Order: sequence, then structure tokens, then C-alpha cells
Amino acid sequence: MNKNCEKYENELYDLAELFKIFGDSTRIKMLFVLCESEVCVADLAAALDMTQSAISHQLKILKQSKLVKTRREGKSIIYSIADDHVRSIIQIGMEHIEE
Amino acid sequence: MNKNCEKYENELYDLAELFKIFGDSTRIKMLFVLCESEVCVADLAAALDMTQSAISHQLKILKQSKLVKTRREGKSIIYSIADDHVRSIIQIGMEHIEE
DNA sequence: TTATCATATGAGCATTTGTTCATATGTTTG
DNA sequence: CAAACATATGAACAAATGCTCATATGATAA
Repeated sequence: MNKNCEKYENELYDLAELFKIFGDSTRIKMLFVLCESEVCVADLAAALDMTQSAISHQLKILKQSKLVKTRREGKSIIYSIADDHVRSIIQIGMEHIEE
Repeated sequence: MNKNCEKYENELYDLAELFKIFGDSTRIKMLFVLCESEVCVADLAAALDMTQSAISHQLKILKQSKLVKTRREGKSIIYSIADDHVRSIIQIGMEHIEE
């Protein structure tokens, strides 16, 4: 009997946690927008037509997961995609959708 | 302002739904086991040390999402990965984990 | 045909999750 | 410095999710 999923228990748990982040409409839209250009919180909220608070809560999750990074610019905080893996994951997911 | 996430509303929704499936420990373990070999329900339950019922409920979700397929063999139903996209998605996710 | 075996399913429950509302925090700039 | 502005945060609530338990379904094989 295959017990590899016991062996890779931790990796698989982390993997599930990663996909969980992508598995929400709001967050995937946010990542999608961020894939095209860096934006501040207010602009993200406007782009998705959601409250600043809701967006901010989700950004916290994205940042904790190291999927996005930030920098300050004047009064705003600019969010951007942390690394190209994020783009790859969205890309390959899209390919599956358009089967 | 970027309104592409409005334009791709449906695709992004589907994409989130797809990742949602991968975003659960139990299901990702099941998919991982199935990536290595086809197995019947009882064996999957044994491999993950979970009840047959719990596994069966999740298999239903995986099947509805067309991530796995089935065939009968004697008294058992054998489950297997539906197509290579599933492997690709897990693969690329793993690469991100091991950054 | 009928008993048995493997799998599927429905209801119930506890947990997790995402949003809202109110408000706090902390820079900036006048 | 103080007012204004952009973002962050906490509590509360509703909705979604995953498991369990009991039982149904349906194919196999004796």
C-alpha cells in the first residue's frame, strides 16, 4: 500500500494551504490584477468593486503567504506580485480551464 | 483603471473553483496518491487513514470537477487521474513550496 | 436469485472562512 | 504640530465546508 502521502505529509499540507489562497474569487481577481500592474489598495478595491476593508483583509492573507509584496509611495501602499511562480500557477490553471 | 477582472469575471471564478479543489489536505493527498497509481476507494481510505465515507464524499467532488475518472474492476471502482493537467498543477505548486 | 461486498449518499454538526461595520494606526503634508 | 488621508485591524455574523454516522444502492458471485 502506498504510504507516500504520509511521507510527504507536511509538503502536501503546505501545498493545500497554497492552493487554498488561490481558491477564492476575490483573491484570484486581486492576483490577476496585480499580475498586470502594481496597484494601491484603494485602486484594487475600485477594480473589484469591493470595500477597502475587505480588500485589505485579503491583502493581509496574500502578504502572509508571500504571494505579494509592498512598498510605500507617497500616501499609498503599492502592492505587487512577489515572484513569477504566482504567474505560472495562474497560467497553468487557466490552461486547464480552457481544455 | 484596470477592469480586466470584470472582463474575465467568469474565467476567474472558474479558476478559483479549480484551485479550491486542490486547496484541501485530504483532496490533495488523494490526488497525490492517484498520481502514482490507480486505486480503489478502500485502498485510498487506507492510504490516508480515513473513513471510506469521507473519502467517497471527496471523490465525488474530484469526479464532478473532472480531475479523476473511474472504471469498475470486479467489485471495486478504480479511480485514476483524469488528465496530465492535474499533475502539472501539483508539480508547479510543489516548485513554489520548495523555493 | 439472493447474500455479500464495495461504494455512494443524506442529514447533522462543528469548524473555517469572507464580509461588514466601526475604529485604530501611522504617514504625509500644509 | 495638526489635520487629512490611506491602510490596517478586531469583533460579529452568515455562509460554506468537511467529517461522522447511519443507511441506501447496486454490482458481483455463489
